[in-house]
Amino acid sequence: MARAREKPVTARPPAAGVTLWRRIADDLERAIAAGDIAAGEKLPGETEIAARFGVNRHTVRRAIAELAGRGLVRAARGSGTFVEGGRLAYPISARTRFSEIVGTAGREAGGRLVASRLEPADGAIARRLKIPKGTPVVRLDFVRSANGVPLSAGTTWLPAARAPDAAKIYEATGSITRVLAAAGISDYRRYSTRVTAAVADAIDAARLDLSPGRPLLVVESVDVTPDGKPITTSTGRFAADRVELMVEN
Amino acid sequence: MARAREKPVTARPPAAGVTLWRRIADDLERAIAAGDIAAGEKLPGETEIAARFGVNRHTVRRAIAELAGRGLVRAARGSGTFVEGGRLAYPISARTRFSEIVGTAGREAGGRLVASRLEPADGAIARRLKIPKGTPVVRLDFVRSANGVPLSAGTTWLPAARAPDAAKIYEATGSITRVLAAAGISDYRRYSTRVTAAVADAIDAARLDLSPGRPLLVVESVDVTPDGKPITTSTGRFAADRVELMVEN
DNA sequence: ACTTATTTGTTCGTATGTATG
DNA sequence: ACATACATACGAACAAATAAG
Repeated sequence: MARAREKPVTARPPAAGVTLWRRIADDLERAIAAGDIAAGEKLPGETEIAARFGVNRHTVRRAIAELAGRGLVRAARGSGTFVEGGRLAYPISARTRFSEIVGTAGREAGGRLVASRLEPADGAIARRLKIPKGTPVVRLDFVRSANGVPLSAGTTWLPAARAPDAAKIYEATGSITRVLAAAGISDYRRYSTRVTAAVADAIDAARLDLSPGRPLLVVESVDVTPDGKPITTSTGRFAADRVELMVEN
Repeated sequence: MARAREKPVTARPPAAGVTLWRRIADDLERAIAAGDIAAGEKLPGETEIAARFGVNRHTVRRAIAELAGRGLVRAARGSGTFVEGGRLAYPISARTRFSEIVGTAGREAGGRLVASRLEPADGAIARRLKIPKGTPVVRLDFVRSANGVPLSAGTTWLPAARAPDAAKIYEATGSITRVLAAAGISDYRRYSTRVTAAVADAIDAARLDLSPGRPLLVVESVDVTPDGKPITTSTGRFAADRVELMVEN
């Protein structure tokens, strides 16, 4: 029977055939959609929600897991569960710089270098950079974030001859722009951008702190010097729940 | 029970409600989309694929027939099955026209009007078209395809005052450009484009002929007259496996 | 620097309802 | 009617991260 409890606060019909956790998830979703809990705000604690609905904490967790799986909220151990904010508008233009874009949006840009190494350019990279296949290139793998929330995981390649110690400089400054500046390239611009989508696998999920199965924007870009010579190319996987690419014509 | 087999090599969840051949077709499609098998390359033999998945060759044939039907691969008796073209490159520019883009790629553009009706503009549409909320707008839902393969399912809105019988004209001509021409708008250009990603639900899957869970590109755009007045706005869901958006600066 | 309280995450166990063959 | 499998729901305890004093 299981319902010899005091009384749930939600005066709603039993809704036959709908599980408890589902009803709680719907209630929370409605509260979020209605703006009762604004973007960025913290949800009540699990125990509090459980008490309010008169259910076990596990049931609340199941409901929250559902919302988290859909990217509506994000749980952070030790601090709480937060409503995901609106997507960060990420303009794609000739002058596309990660840190500038994030900064303009009033958030703090972060970049963590995951790995770096020297490797010969494979066919695809060589074609993008217009260099002979096999030319040594520096490869930088990193995760970029705004206010500590990971936005994208990706790789940037640049010819090793241009910037032999790119990794070191990036680690010190946290900026690709600075790496290029140190290599004597004071300015550059976005030449081409190709966009597709994918679904996060376990690796993406771990890097971007989201659940597997969530959508990703896959962005492949080439940057050139002011006189049109390719200087870097990147492939990035963006959490689509957190970013929105914008093209203005 | 159906799983008294040895063990499929693909360690993927059962994906309830999806037939075996469909899953194999998706796996092959993904491998092709990811470039594991490049355009023009030959697929492994049917018997080899069957062995790898631990299924009967007939099941593989059914999967390949599906891909062939969608134009992704081409089977040639006696020599093998070959991958056709890759993703359709879809440039986003001031002059973005579906039929032109598909035509330039050497494929035949198709558009099927799924539904149309007159409705008051909600907040989001009103903002995009810069009209008062509640203004009557014509809403056209359609599925667009190339060589019979669905590429996108979406909706276009335009102020009813501009083109009262938009649906009729679209049905006759199959072109939004013609609809606008009939309304006295000889030219228009893309003003803004916003791109995010999503995961296909059952409805998307049915409309775009793909399986639920596959990635989609969600494109929201506004077109304006040459003097900058918003004239149409659209939201489209593109099968990311078949399309690649391109931005050139 | 340290402690304490709070909050989510994880792992046991138990019981029950439901669908399947 | 029965056995089995699975998802749901509850309970208790502890681990781990975070925030506050």
